Amino acid sequence: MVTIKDVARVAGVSTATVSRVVHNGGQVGEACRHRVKKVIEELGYRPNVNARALVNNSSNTIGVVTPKLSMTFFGCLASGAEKAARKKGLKLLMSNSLYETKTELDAIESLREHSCNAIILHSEYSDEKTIKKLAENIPGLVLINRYIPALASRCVWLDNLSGGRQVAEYLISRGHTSFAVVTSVYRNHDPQLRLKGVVEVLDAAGLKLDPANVVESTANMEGGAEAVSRLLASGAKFTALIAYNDLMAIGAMNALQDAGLRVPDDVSVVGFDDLYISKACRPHLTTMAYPIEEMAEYAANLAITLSKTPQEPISNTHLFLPTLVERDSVRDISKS
Amino acid sequence: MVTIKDVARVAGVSTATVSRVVHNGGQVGEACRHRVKKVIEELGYRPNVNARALVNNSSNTIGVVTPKLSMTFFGCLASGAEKAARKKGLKLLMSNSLYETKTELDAIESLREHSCNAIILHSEYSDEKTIKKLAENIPGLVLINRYIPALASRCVWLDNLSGGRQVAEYLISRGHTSFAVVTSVYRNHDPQLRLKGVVEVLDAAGLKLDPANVVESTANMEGGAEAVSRLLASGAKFTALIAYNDLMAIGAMNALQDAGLRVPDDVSVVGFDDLYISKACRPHLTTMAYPIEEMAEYAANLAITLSKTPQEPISNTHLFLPTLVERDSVRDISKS
DNA sequence: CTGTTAGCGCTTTCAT
DNA sequence: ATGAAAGCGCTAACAG
Repeated sequence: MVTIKDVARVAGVSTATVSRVVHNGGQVGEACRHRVKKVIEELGYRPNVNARALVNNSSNTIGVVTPKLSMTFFGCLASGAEKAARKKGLKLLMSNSLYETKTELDAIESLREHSCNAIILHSEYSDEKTIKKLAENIPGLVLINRYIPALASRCVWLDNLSGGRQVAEYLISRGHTSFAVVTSVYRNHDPQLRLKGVVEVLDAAGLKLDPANVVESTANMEGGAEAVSRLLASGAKFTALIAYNDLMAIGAMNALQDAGLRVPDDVSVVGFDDLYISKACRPHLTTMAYPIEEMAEYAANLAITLSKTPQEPISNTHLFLPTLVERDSVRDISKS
Repeated sequence: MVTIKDVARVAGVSTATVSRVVHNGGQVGEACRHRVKKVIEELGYRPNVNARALVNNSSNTIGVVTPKLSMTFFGCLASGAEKAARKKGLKLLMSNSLYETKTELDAIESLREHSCNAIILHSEYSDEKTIKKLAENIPGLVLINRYIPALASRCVWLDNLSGGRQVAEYLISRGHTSFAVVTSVYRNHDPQLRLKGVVEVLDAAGLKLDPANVVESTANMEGGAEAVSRLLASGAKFTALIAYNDLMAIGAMNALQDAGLRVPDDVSVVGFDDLYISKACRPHLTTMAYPIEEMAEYAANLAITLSKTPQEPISNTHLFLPTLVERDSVRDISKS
């Protein structure tokens, strides 16, 4: 391994000078700088990251904590963060929290031990107090997909309320008047907000959402299917079904179709996220696009910035909007 | 930050002793060890990873290089590796290679600079010579999903030939005699091997695979659909379609159905991988399960072992077998 | 069994 | 503009 000493020796300068050249410090003579650069090139010198990390107490990595990397949504999140990291010459340190507070906290602590000053956290289960305390000690901690007012300027999140509203508005514009909602049991606020958006719009339109038509289950295909079978068993009537996310929507469509109902002819279905999978099902799913990859890239940049220059908790936050992607799972019944 | 010196001072011992205690070295008196442990506890001392990495020239991380983390298959790979890493108290360093040799090489070099001694590489595009050279310099480099004879003991791979054979045997057992294959343009050997397995079995059964019925495209839904439209346009006849992977299979099913063909009534379809998505499409996809998560966990452990005790290139390798998962996309026409 | 000490490779004052 | 030198926190001989 070629070290800074080797370069210094060969170039006939001190290690301090080499260090200055490497860092593009202005305090080096032109001739000297040129010579050192050439030697660095010739010897193929690369600074040792660990030595740097030790001195600077910062490791050129950005940490990402998500529940489960094998889920497409989190894979996309990680990819977005990785893109930002690569552009800045940093590397990604990944941890699964497995939906558990303890694992999540362990992961963060471990990340800090690795001198990872910028951290992106997707936390669904830890309570606000815990997170706030964490945030106090880690200037480069950024939350993604979660909004905590006291940490507003460090939250990169989605306008779920608007998402719910858009879905409802769209469905109404397509002539639908009777709805069912398949929502998630997550303890975070996303499902509630999306539902709230739906209800607001329905209310404003003088439409009613029967509470019996709102069913909770786990946020995956199995949960979506299970929710629909309960809905069907209860004899609920509806022409449009709003699902918490794509996975639930697809599970719901499967259950609907298994029950002999046609989508969208008998029931229209709308999802949320716009995962790749929404083009796999039949009919292709109409859904709200969640720009998670872009948001993660943004969050990574924010985390890096904050880790370098901790700011006063200013009041602006970082809000993204979901957008509707029309495919084939919604029927226009306004003209029939 | 509390350092080893703080602990030493408070416990009234030298840093060396603390270090010994931390490492559970046997050379410490019971009373002393106990006292030190208590102080460590009280002060909340955690060894500095970077200082360690600098001294040992090894950072408690394991590197993973895959083409694109946002694809489910690679997300699962990463999750498997992360599981193994977590069990050993290590962290995951992730890089996307974006299907480019240059990015891939950069990623590996960068990983090495981070003193990442164990590396899992999923490489499709780099040539064998490049990889062999890399492997010479990195004892802890393990290849996943690629077999290079000279590196046999460091390859964790799947028996694609067997996969192809199993698919063909299954289809034949269901009465199929006319086939089409939708394969991938990947430059690695997987598609060729799977195809070879299919052909071998068909040959042995006295069945013929018309070369015109073998179509290449990109390994995603779009590619699968595109391949099928070419197939259909050429007037090819077949009752069973074998796809390179689940994504192509689903794209193919979509194209088939769009052309008015029913799956599996008119055409049976088999995929490969058994991604979560294969339960999203209708009909649910019959496919070969690729135990990628398990393989990645295995690969991670292997990489860690090798990085510690580099071994002679022994002749045994690490081969996994795909298994058939029957769902609804294949029709049994043997009794009709 | 325990302490002393010399680094690991790099950054950063402080001199010159 | 450049160099000397003091660490960053930890480990691993080497003494005792």
